[in-house]
Amino acid sequence: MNIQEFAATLGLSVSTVSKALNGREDVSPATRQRVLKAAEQHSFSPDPTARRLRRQSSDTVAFVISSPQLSFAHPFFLDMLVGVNDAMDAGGYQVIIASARSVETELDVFKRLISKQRIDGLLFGRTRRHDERIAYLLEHDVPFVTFGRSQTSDDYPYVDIDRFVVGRAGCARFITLGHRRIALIHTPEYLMLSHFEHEGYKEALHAAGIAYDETLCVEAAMAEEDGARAARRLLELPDPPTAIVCGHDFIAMGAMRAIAETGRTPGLDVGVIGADNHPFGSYVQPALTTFSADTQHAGKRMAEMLLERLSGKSSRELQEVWLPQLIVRASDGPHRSGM
Amino acid sequence: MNIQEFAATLGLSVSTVSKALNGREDVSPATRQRVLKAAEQHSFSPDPTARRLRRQSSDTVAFVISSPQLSFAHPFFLDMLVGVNDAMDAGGYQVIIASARSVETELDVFKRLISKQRIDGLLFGRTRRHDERIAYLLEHDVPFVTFGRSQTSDDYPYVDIDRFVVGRAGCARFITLGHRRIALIHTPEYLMLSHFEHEGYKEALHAAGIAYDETLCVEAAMAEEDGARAARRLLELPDPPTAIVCGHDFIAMGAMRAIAETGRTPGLDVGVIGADNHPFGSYVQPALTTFSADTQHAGKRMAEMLLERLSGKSSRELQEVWLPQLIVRASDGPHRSGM
DNA sequence: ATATTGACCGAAATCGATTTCGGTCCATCC
DNA sequence: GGATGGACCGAAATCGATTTCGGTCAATAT
Repeated sequence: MNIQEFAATLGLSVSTVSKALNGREDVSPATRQRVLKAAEQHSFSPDPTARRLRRQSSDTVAFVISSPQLSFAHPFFLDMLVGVNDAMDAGGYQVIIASARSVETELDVFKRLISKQRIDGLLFGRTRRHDERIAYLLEHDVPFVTFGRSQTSDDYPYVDIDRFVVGRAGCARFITLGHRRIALIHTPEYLMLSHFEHEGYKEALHAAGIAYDETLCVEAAMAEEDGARAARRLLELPDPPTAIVCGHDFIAMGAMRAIAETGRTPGLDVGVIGADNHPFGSYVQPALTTFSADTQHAGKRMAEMLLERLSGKSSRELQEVWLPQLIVRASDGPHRSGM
Repeated sequence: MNIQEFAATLGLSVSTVSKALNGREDVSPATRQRVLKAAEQHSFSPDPTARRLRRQSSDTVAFVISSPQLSFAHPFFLDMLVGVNDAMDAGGYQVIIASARSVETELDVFKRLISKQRIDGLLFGRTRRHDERIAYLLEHDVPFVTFGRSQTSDDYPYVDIDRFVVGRAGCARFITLGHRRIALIHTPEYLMLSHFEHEGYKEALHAAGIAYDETLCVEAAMAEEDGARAARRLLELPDPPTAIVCGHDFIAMGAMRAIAETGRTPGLDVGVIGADNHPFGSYVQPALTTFSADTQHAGKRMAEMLLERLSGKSSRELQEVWLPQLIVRASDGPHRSGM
């Protein structure tokens, strides 16, 4: 049933029906009611494709899933997606997903999305210090919202969780517990969040008057195995750390395993703090102290922001940095030869 | 740039350009090459919306995420989605996602998707013994592929992982280890997989000549807390089980916790086997014995099947039941007073 | 030399909506 | 009673493609 047939059953012209359906002027309240009611009864709704063609808008935004091989590192990613979808749905948009196999081909995915799919907006995360995706989108004037900031620009909308606080508060917690030799295993350098972790960590050391030792800072991908490897390097140092701040819970779990392998007890001989409150955290031994991250809510907020952006709001008004909360469990044990 | 302008730059008519672009007859190879090359250069591609309107196909399928609150129970769901998306993308389709907040409103989501969104096909999981979604889709002749079977019909395409084998092989494993009093915590009754778990379990008992005791079969949602609760009930029995087969790894982890709470040692005093090979499994103490489930691959296969279905292949040719493999770790310890 | 064939091209209809713009009709005012 | 205005409606253009169908032109056959 198309609008023509539908109009015919009502004895009205298509234009009147369309106007009634779209809440335009020029239709008497009585007629409008009649049309709305009939549409309900015959379960008629205008063909979205035709409407999109005429309106010249795709009513579609894309959610880009990067590096799928690491997706399990982000267990709430799906919830984030659901949050995004619900908010978009409410706004009359549909969400399509796009996946980028690797960092190299990622920009191509974006280009293809823009040029061939005609989408109205984009959502993505894992922002990088120098992020060519952001540069590209800004240049081509495509609305988007990211999960995370970037040094490439500060003139776009984002939701971010403050990793500076993770680095600083994590390190400060260990200082309070009497540690002096505190290491940092941060996420990969090219990611923006890595930068913040590093800076926050330095800040805490500085505030406590502890000299920064760059041999205590190593990088690891957000995976258990990589975390373990990085921790092993730290523990083999002549003067190994008594505490390790980790940029992600998986890194922290790997670190705990590496610590146990050397005969030391995680959370007792060597303290560990993670980040992102991965559900695993409360199952491992000792339970992992970490920082909260409401990814689910972030997704919803990102979608809302994109909606606002699409209706003309400026980027600068759409930037939020959320404060993570320390979740104290058991892995950040006191320094043994404490003060 | 639309096809009209593009055709003008080439000095050709729009129809010729369209034919060249779509690989139709009636265009000389030379002309076709010229068009293709120019399209590449000017990065012209036909507007998908207009094309869809004309072709009367949405080129869109929906992936339904049910009960998002439980999504973490399925950590590979996102990989499944990525698998689906990649296969669909290769076939020229876009994947939109839809989420159903609750079981009650789920059918409405489906109805809305069909009547208002004009999608070409659907993908979903968590099939139920009596599944009105399947009945509805069959009745309305909408192509779809599910993850899981149903008693509602057997005339539709699906990928399933054989839970009968989970129930039987899990139970049989414990029998081999000398257990005689083996319990089953199955997934919620209304889910189809629950039925198979139960039947497989019974089959193993029967084969070993052990009487079926229904007090040893309890239900639990796919969550740690529910698993713990169910296990507590079993352990409080006058003659408690010495082994528990669980329908899901989360249930198994909860069961292990409940066992430990009673002072018993999981995997020693009471054996536990899970299902679905959740990554948590190798981290918990003792490491969980479970069954494999390649959800990622399943997603890809489901998408391929939907593509085949859309191009006319019959449902009966598109039904696959995959065999899960037992992954032996430590939680299925031998019966203490074993033989 | 003419008819026939086949390759190739282009005008126009079509998909299903939205929107502009002009027209009808009734009520009101002078 | 006729002019004016406002409320309401409908014909037709439009969005950007695809596809049908008829037409042109050169090559070939007779």
